[in-house]
Amino acid sequence: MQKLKREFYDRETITVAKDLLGKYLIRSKNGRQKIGRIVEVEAYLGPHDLAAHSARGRTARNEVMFGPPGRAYVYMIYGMHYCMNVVTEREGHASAVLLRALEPVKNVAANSRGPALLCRAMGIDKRLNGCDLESARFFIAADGKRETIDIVARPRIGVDYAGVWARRLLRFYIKGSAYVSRK
DNA sequence: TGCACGATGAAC
DNA sequence: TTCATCGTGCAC
Repeated sequence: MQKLKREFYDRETITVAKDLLGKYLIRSKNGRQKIGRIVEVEAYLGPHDLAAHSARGRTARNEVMFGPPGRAYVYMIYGMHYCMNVVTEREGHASAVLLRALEPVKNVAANSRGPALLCRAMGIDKRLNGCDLESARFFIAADGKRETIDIVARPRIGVDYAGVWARRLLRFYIKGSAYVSRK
């Protein structure tokens, strides 16, 4: 396993989103290492993307999105769930990739299909907001295999309010995976 | 200080 | 299709 470095995240958001498929989200908690394979993501391109949180300007909540790449942007949604993003591109660009589903690999609850279930399964909450993903206990890694992954592109989920941006094909998942949240 | 609403999930 | 549940953002 090779931990992804800052340069991985400091690239065009759609590229990073697709490249995150097949990578491993790793989180150490209570002395146990949890590992899940990323099988579904969504790209949020920046303030011009009306579905992105950064489209409404910089606020206390989305502050991390405006920071440097390679950090976790974790926020609470609907008063009871957490969602996790990875910040991409140069500082100030305010883009990110939402992690939507994992294939359980080690010490991960069976159901991690969906952004909130993913966070629950990995023990991710607001305390990890802003956490550098090059840290020892929370990071993303590649397994070094050079397999080709077939990628399916679909509209993002739950952003119907975003007009034409709701129809853009910015949700990506591994073709044939049984662990995606929706086909 | 009040209030409408959400990048969801589960139940019905 | 409905609802639980509360932090955020913005209107008064």
